[in-house]
Amino acid sequence: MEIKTVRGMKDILPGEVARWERVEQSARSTLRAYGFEEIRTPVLEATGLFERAIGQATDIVSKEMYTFNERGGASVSLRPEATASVCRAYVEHHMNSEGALAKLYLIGPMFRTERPQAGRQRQFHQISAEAIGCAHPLADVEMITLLSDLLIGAGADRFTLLLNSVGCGHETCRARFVTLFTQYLKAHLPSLCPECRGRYPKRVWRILDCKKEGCRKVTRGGPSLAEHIRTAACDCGRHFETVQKGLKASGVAFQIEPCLVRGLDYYTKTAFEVVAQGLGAQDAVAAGGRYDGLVELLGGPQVGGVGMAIGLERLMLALEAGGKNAAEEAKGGVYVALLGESGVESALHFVRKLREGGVPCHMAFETSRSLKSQLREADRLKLRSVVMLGEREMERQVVTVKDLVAREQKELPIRELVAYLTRAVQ
RNA sequence: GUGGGUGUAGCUCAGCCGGCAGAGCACCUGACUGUGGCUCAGGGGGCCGUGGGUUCAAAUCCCAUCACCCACCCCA
Repeated sequence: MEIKTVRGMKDILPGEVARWERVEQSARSTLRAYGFEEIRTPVLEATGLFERAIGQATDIVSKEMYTFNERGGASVSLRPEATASVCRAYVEHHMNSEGALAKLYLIGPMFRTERPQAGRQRQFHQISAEAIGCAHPLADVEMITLLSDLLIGAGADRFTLLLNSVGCGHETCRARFVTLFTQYLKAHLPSLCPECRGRYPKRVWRILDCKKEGCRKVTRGGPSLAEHIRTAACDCGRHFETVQKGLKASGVAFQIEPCLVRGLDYYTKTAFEVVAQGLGAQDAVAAGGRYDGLVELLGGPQVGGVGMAIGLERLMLALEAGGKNAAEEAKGGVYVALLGESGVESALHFVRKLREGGVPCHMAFETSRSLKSQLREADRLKLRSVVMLGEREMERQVVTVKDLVAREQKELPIRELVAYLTRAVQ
């Protein structure tokens, strides 16, 4: 029986890697421009980290993590997202003592045991950025602007930025809303969909973003989250105002989505999500928000933080849907065709020299193959030049160099070959 | 976890009222001795997802199972 990739895992094949590299390179340069530095944390963390940070009641922690026991018995999990790990590292390495806001980014795989579907895999990749150590709304503005520039830099254009505030735990803010909302829903439970009725006792406010018309009708008639945040005694209302003004000043388009709610418990105040067109059901390409309180929860200082993550597979899908698949560039490079054994040693020598000079080289190993098939292979590899080396050439210490594009060929002394081809590439 | 769809050549798929396993693309070889793309001719390649059942006979009908896809859910 053939062994295949594990369910939900996917190979990224050579033909696609070029696109991944382009996106990653563009992202790194944008992140550098915003003053972010890369951090690489382990893929494996203590299970308790995610239970505490993301929340035990969330779907991610309660049923989507790859969790197992180490030999000693300690429970560990593959990370389902990046923020918890980065905050853990921030605390563990006392990054707050460096004074400045810690601006960190991480590119890597995340793991969730969900049922795979379009735009959803069990191992997927994110670019995530975190600004830890500051509660100021302009940090939110910078984070969202960064996100927008990352997407534009990757070549995405048809996307929509949804923005909301989810308030904070202050008694006059989200906490009060949740209490009132719960009371209100109690009377309307029969009108809700079965899923929402299931959500009712534990995660009431996820009912807010249910897409079913019946549920929306009910929630519209209830207390307003936005209104509570606006009038709360904490600074959530002003914070949200400043974020919106800052985004306008930065020239970042957004759309207020009053029902936007995040699935991770640590979010406070600003929450945002980017949806792209043409992606099917899993259309959220990026998302993020503020998480004041998370660092403290992990045993660190009382500092604010804000972050976001881009789903790379989904971004690739969005680029494809937008026809942004740049045609693969014509390769340069040289194919060394051998006619008989006599030229092998000479070929080995100059192939090494060519590669030293940065010229991509392919060499035929099977000298018994017909020249025809060797040329066909060179053509298929989209190489520019073919160096032919056989008895005839060896006798006179020359090589035949054929230009596949110009369809011309000429003879050169072997000594001049490396210099000639190195020049041709530049 | 729930529902629907699909599993046949390397790829995309046809064949499915049971009767010898097919096409296009790709690959290999050849068309005056050592010259690519185009054309033409030939060729290799299949446990018809897996296991069971019905039948003289199963890719085809029935049951089970697995995988993939899509949607719900969830989320990036």
